[in-house]
Amino acid sequence: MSRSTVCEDPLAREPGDRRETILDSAAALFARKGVAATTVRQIADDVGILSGSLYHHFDSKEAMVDEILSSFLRDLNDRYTKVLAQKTDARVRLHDLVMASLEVVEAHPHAAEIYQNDLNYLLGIERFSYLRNAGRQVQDAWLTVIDAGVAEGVFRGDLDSKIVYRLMREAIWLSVRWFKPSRAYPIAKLAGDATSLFLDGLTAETAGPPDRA
Amino acid sequence: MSRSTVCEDPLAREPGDRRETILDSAAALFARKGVAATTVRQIADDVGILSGSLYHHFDSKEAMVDEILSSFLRDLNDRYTKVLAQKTDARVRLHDLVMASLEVVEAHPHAAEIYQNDLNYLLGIERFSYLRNAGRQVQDAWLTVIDAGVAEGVFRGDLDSKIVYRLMREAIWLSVRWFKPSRAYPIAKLAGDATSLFLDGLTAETAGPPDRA
DNA sequence: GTCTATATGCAGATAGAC
DNA sequence: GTCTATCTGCATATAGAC
Repeated sequence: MSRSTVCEDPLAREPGDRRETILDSAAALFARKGVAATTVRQIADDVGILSGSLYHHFDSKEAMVDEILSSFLRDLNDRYTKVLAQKTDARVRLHDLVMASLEVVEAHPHAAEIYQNDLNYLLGIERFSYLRNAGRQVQDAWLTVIDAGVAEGVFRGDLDSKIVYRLMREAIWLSVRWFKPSRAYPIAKLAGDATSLFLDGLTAETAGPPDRA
Repeated sequence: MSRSTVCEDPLAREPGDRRETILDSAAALFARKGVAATTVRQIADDVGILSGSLYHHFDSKEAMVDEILSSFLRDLNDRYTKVLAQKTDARVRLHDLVMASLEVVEAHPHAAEIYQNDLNYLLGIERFSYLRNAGRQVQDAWLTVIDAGVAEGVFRGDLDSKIVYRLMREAIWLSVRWFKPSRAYPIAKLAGDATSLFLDGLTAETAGPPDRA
């Protein structure tokens, strides 16, 4: 539509990139201060334009939030679907679910934080009622894996699987608030450690056969 | 100061109760929609007065948030202190820390949710910079218990204790978003189940001593 | 695609009557 | 202790020039 039709310097940013630049600024601000507390002026300042100019690219502030969260949820859904398609051992699938979650969070850190912090607020806005569905799908994915594990006898059956799901998923997703992946401690290691904690527990295995600790 | 000096009908609410009523309404709204997105008019509506009248009781909206969070944090600090004073087995103390957390969350559900959701936003306001300290104290309490357990050989030493702390504490505190205690499933049971999951893991112990992995 | 200028509404907060 | 009335500022969003 309004995209330029001539080819610019190939080293310059492509057309359409401007939208992404704005969304990046907006997402960072939304994540840090909350959606309601972030003004379109702050977003414009961060980009380096005036607030009125934002409306050339987006219909409203809500529209920006919408795009940010939608792409996050699309990615999340894709990865969870792939994990569920694998019919492997429940322990492996649980680990894969943890890893997939951390990968999505790493790819969309701001969106993940917005989802964590502002979900209640957003659900009060009609436009975002679809978020309720997204939450249900996430829960279904985890419960499928947990319940399969219990059925196979691999997982304990004495705990309510919904409670187990909540405790594990929230712990993993909230890592976006404090975890910064590094060479020394990449997300794969966090996924391994978290899964190991959830599956085997914090208790030392000294007393057992040999000593694994 | 401004409290009435005569004794009213003993069945009526005591003087000073009006403040509490307002704080309750405010806390519920702050928790549900977020502090920034809640207006003083909504609070007044909920109480059944006009927004201007709120300022007879409180200096500002921030002052309300301040009182709500302060009493929550005071209670939290008290209970954590008591748990740390007990020099019992690390497993027991970890359970007690979980239980203390759930008790505070149960006693101040709205405040706990505000703290969870709006901490980033509030930390951007000078008045609330003291919240940073509160967070450090919580972390110290958990790390003390975890590290003591590792030192005693009761807990595994192969996981970073800060990571373990984050995963467990966030899972427990976030339960305020979904857990509603009932006769059938009171907080004591959640504390037990969560502690059991963290300490012993989700893996079934069907096979004997041999392969637990 | 950005700017200037501005419409419109609602936010937090205040002063003084009752 | 609440209400009436209102101040002040800033929010989102728009219209049209450049």
